[in-house]
Amino acid sequence: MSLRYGILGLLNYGSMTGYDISKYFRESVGYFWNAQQSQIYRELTALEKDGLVEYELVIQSDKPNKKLYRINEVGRENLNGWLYDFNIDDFFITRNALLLKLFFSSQIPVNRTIEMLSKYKERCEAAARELALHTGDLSDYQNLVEDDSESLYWKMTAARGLADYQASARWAGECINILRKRGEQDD
Amino acid sequence: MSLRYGILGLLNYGSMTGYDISKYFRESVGYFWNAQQSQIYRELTALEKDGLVEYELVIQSDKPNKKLYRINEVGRENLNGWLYDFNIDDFFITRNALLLKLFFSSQIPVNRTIEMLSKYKERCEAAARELALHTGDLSDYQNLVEDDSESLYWKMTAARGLADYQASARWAGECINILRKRGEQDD
DNA sequence: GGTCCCATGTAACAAGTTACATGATTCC
DNA sequence: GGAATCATGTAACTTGTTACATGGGACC
Repeated sequence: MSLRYGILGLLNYGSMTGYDISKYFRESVGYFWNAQQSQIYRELTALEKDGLVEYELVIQSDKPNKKLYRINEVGRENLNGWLYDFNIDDFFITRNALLLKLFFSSQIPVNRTIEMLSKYKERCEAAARELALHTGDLSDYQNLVEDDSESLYWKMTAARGLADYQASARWAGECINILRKRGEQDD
Repeated sequence: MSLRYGILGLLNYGSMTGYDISKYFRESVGYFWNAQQSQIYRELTALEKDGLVEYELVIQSDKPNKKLYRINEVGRENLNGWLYDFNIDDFFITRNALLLKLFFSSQIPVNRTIEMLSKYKERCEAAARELALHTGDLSDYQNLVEDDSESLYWKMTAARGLADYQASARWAGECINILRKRGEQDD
């Protein structure tokens, strides 16, 4: 159900095409929610059938025609309901493919796991640098409190992404150290 | 595909029933991979059809009969292949329902969001305490290097879980502080 | 000439969720 | 008497993934 509300949430900022939504998902929500383009078109069709959004067909000559979707009153109420209600358990449903692999990695050579963790660490550091450009940390309270509210919420999520990447990189580094010592021992 | 290998990985430690696998998923892998019981039975059937596992029907008088699954040579090779190959991109596919909700939360009263984050924080702290009982941190290198290798890998994943929960709780606390100040300002 | 951007979608399949169904035994 | 544990599964449905298909315009 989250995808549906992610789309509604974006449409609540302004009218968009499926293409736009797909782009926003990648660019702004991407580090905490992935959505396939085919999934978005499918969900838009469903949203329209359920009467939460409407669209206007925009004829273009230089570019392909497009459907400009906008949220309606019913959709807005639905979105608010979803924002208001929460079930804490939902927030703890996780799937971490790296941890699953690592959990069973005693079966393969240590060096291979070190290689995997090193690449993971690099990517985390790169992602952290990237995110840090767009957000600071949350310690500059004064500034944050005076921010307009949309960007405040945006910064909170970005700060979480940043903290995640940093913690991941640190953790990966520790694992690499341990595995290296283990490797030496085995020599 | 990860579920398939998660099951193979568990079976590689020893023969089990679908019921056992389901339990292990909840108890030991649960904080980084969720699996429904119905999903496990379905995948076991597929694994058997694909010739990666075999089972023995165990007749019991006091309890229901059971199928004791064991991994075979083909399954072991498959598992090793999966452990050995990795695609870093796969490790960055995330879905965080809390962040998605928070991202759009400028639409609802600040107090409601504070309430949500507070409950989230409590649960993170409880989960961290729980995990900390079973693992230390990774700084006790000497001990870790001398550990048997299965528990070493297990501890690395647990350490990551712990770091995650702690970072999450800290972050939630910062968000709550900011939102409280914002609330005062609005009075 | 090749790639990226814009913009739509469909089809087939894989994976995840929810609910139902059965039934004995053990523990409180 | 009621809940939990053991143990299997099916059915229906929703989500997520991968690949295919189309085609003009912009930019290098």
